[in-house]
This record gives sequence, structure tokens and C-alpha cells, in this order.
Amino acid sequence: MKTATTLHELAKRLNLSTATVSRALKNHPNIAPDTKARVLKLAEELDYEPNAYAVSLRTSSSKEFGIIVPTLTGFFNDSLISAIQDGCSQAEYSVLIFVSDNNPETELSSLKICKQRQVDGVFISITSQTQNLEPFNKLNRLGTPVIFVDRVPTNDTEHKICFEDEVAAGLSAEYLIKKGKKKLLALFGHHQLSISQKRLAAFQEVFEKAGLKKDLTIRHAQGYEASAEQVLKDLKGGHGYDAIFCMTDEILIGAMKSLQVLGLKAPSDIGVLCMSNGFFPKLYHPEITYIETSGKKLGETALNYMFSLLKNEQKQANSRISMEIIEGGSL
Amino acid sequence: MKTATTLHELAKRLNLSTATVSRALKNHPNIAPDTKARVLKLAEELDYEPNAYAVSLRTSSSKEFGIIVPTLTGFFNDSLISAIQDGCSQAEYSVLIFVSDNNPETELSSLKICKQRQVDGVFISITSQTQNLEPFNKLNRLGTPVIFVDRVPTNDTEHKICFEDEVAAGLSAEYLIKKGKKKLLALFGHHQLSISQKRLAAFQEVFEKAGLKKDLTIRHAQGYEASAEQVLKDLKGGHGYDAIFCMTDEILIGAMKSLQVLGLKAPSDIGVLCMSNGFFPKLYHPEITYIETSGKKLGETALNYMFSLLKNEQKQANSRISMEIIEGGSL
DNA sequence: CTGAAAGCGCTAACAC
DNA sequence: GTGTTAGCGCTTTCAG
Repeated sequence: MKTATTLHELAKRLNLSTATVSRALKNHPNIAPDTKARVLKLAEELDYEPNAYAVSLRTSSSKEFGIIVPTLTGFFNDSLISAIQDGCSQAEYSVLIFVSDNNPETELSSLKICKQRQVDGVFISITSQTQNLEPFNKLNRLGTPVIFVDRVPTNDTEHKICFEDEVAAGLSAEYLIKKGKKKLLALFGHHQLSISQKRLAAFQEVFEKAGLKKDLTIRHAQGYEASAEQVLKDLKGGHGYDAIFCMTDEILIGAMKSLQVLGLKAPSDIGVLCMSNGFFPKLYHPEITYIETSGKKLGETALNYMFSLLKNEQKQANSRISMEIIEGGSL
Repeated sequence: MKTATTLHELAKRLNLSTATVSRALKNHPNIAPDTKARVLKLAEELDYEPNAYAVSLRTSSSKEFGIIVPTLTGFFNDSLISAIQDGCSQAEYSVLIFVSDNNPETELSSLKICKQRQVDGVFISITSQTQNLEPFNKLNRLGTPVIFVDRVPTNDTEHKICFEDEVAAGLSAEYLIKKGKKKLLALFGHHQLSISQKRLAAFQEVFEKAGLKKDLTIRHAQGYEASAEQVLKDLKGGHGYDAIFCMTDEILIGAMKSLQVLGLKAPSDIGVLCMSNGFFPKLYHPEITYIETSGKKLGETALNYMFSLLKNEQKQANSRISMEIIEGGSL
């Protein structure tokens, strides 16, 4: 890092005090118009920018958030982060990104750096192995809001923003039944993730109530390769499935690949429904019908919640994001 | 931001000076083992973390980089950023993310924040409209390395890391010819982008030299919808194309959608070749053959270059990333 | 081995 | 309207 123009330097050149210069630069009421003009002019010339460290140190406000995610690529977190970053830049906040790579230790050290950098708040989507939530809760108790987003812990935490998993999965199940699907292959994510458990439970419940549980085949798959493999195996089995449900985008693209391998088309050969951020369903023809779980919406909600926490506006209950069905032609 | 435990507080509780505590915390040689132990113990207890602002202010080193990208989602930048962030966390650097949203003004204000935060270096992938490079060059001259990555300006800048576009496009063209493709539909990105221009020029040159230029149809498309539309139109025209070349992943997925619409399969009905980060080609069956332009590799190279600049190790020529053909079954 | 003191660049009372 | 001053929390000479 290179030392740039400072307040002090401006002051010296203008024969003013740093205080005056500082005031001139920030539209303080009591400042001579002429002085102000001179200051602004020189500041412009010398390309002055206030040193954020000094400001933060002095004001105890970093104007910076940390975001910790398991991965950055592809499916969801990129749009989540985009949304947060977008809102932040409008509010003159900056965003520090940390990728835990699904490793709880990395996650923890990221949290540590957040503390060191005195961020004003932390957004975190936990890894599937994260057990110890105490460090997060502690920071939160100390006054730095920690908001869990998307992949949230099952309990023991104050601030959570996630989708209404139960509602979404229930919605999906009902939609499938409404469409007259009888023999269903339903693919969910890793057993351990609370998101998989919640979605599965709600999904099954609907089928059970409709008395259709016997025709429901449940599978778990982690990653799109596993999903592809599973679908290939099940469809080859010749059980006469008339629809596939995919809990995530990742599962969807695996399933779709296997349909291609088998030469099956949706919706004529088999129906497809998924939960998605909205991008991948559009890659196929016809486009896949999906329940939208929007990273953008989630990000925006989380950010608003963060701002309201910082303003002490609310200590309200945890927010849930609603969802809607986007009709493609796959079912 | 909440004020946490400080050096001062530790010192007071232990009846030591802040200097001693500071030394104890960082393994300074001349410090009594006993003192050190006491300090470490209390620091642990009180959950002490050094205030990064104070440290940076004092040491004039922020241990922080800024990355400015046009978008974060989907195709390339997410893996680029992942790679940079990964290397950074290993080197105890943090990463500030800025999304310019393809808006030169946003880009500029992001750069400003980088300056304010006294980042140690900036990585930037410019928007397609970025004209004025002076602010970047200026910061660079002032001693904060600014490295252009991926979408780099055509000239006038010191540090650039990008793919060897000419080589890659030439490689693609040769490969197509080798495979006996005669009647080609080649899709490139926005005219204005230097990346499109360079790839196109190299591509055309090969066909020209081979005396096959008359069978080459060139199209430009921005975004995957445009690509899909273009391909649909051209293939419906019935010109007997026997292969499609897609300059990017974005163009590829548009093209592939139109093939689905038309009920065409690769490679039997038409061959497909693209340049890609490696993810999207795997979604199709058979997988698409591609020239790999790896965001990970690019990010790693850029980061290494940054570190060597910071160590004054090299002022070497601009780096180019090499590429290879990954064979799928689409050609 | 430890302490005192200066100062990184900035803001915000408090003077005048 | 402007200057003086006192720190924010830390590192780092320089003394002892």
C-alpha cells in the first residue's frame, strides 16, 4: 500500500488546519464558501481520498460487511452475493468475501478476520459440517450482527434468513399431484443438510396425506454427477416413472443429463419439476417448470434485515422468503 | 461495529505496558516466557483480536486486495474470484469484491473505494464500455498495482493477465478443419470487446489460409438469448451447416438450446465446439468438446503476478495463460 | 526484559 | 469561520 495525499498535506499547502480542511470536504455548515472552494479544488487536483482506516479507527464504524459462503461458483451463492454487494454499494458499504470451501476451519478463520477488520456485520451460509455455532453467536452477542442465510443451522441462532422450505416442498408436491403424476422419482440433497431434511419431510407429508406415498421413490444425491448417476440407474430400472422432482439446480442438471443419455424428453416421456434459482431451467427446451428460490431476493432480504438491525429497528423474528412457481413446459 | 478487547485493556489487567503485550502476542524474542504465557492466556480468555484498522494505519499495509468485475454470476468470474480468494486467504490477505454491473461509473467508484481502503492491489476485469483507463493507470503509477484480468483493454496499460486469445481461436479453427468441417457457423461475442475481435481475427485467418473462408459464417451475439435466436434463425435457413463454433459459454448455452428446439443432436446432426471454463460443456450428452479457458488458472496466475509485483520481483511482460482442448463427443 | 512516547490519518469537542 | 487538541488501537524506536 502506498501513502497517498493526506488531510495534513492539503492543510499545509493551503495554510489551513486539518480540521478546517476536513470540514470543507464534508459540507460542514460553518465554513467560508471561498475556503471550501479552495479545499475542494486542491483535493481534486491531488486526487485526495480519505484514508478509510483512519476514519474507521476514529469513528468506530467500518462500513464493511463480511460474507462467508461454502462455495462461490455456479448455483446460488454468486447471485446471493451479487444482490448483497449491489445493495451495499448503494449504501456505501463494502463487502469482504470469504469462501469456506465447505471447511469449518476455514469458516472459523474467516470469521476471525471479520472480527479483526471490525466489520459492521457478517452474513454466513454455513458448511454442511459446521457444528459449533458458538463463535458466531458470541460475535452476535458482542454487538456485531451475524445473519445466517440460506444454509442456516437448525436452531440455536438468533438471525436467520432462508426460504420457507416446507412451504416450497409442499407446493411442489401438490403441483405434481395436481398434474396427475403418479409414479414419482424425487431427488433430494445430502441427508445431513437441514434443508434436505425439511424439504423432504414436507414433500412426503403431502404425498402421504393424498394416499400416494407408495408411488413415491426418494433418493439422495450430492453433486450433479451423483444425481445423474442415480437418475440413470433408476430410469433404466423400468419402473415407469412419470415424473422427476429435483430439489436443487445441481440435482436438476444431473438429472437432465441422464435424460439426454436415455433419449427421453420432457414432458412427453417424463415430467420434470425442480426448485431453482431460475437460471438452469432456462437452458433446456422446453424450459423446466420450477419453484423459484431466488438468491437475489434472499440477498436483498438479508441485507435489509442487516440494516434494520444496525439501526436497532427490529429484533423481530427470523425472516423467511416466499416463493412462486414459474411454469416452463416440462410438466 | 462494536469495540472489542484492546491491547490497552490487556495491558491494564496484567499490569504491563501495551508495548510488552504487543510483543508477547507476536513472538518477539526478548520477552519473558512467563509474561508471554500470561498475555496469551488472557488474550485467549478475552477473545482478543488485533484491530486491523489500527494495524494498517500504523504499518501502512492493508493486507487487502480489491477485485472489480462486470458481473459475478454464472460464467467465469465466480471461478476467477474463487481462485484469487483462495490464494489470498492462504497468504492472509482479504478480498474486497466489487461488481460494476457493466457500468463504467460504478467501476470508477469501486476503484475509488479501493483507494480509500488503501488496498495493496487491484484486480480488474473491465466493462465493455470502459474507455478511460487513466484512473487505473494513475493508481498503478502511484504504487498500488492494478492488474487487468480476462477482459483487458487493448493497450495503454501495464499489467495484463489474459488468455492467449489468438492462439485459442486459431487452435479452434484448426481443429474444426482437421475434423473435416466445411460449412461453419461461428458465433462471437459483442463486436466492441477486444476479446471478440482478437478471437475472430485469428479464427478467420486460419480459415483464410486454408482457403475455406467462403464457407465460414460469422455472427455476433451478446448474451445467451441473442445467441439462441441467432442460431435458430441461421439453422432454419437451411444452409447445410455442419458445425457450430461458440466463443464463450454464454454463447454455447444459447446455441445448445436452439439445437434442442430444432431437435438436432451433436455430433450426428451438427458438430459443436466452444471455448469454455469447463462447466457447461459437461451438462450435455455427449459432452461438448471445448478449448479450456480456466478461470481458476487465470486467477492463480494473476494473484502470483500480484505478489511478485508487491515484492518487486518482476516488472516482466504481461502474462498470457495457455489453453488446451478437452475432447467431448460433440464433434 | 520492559516501559515511555511518538505518530499513522482522521474527527469532534472545545476554544477563540 | 477557523484553530487547537485529544485521542481511536496499534507498532516501534529509544531508553532504561
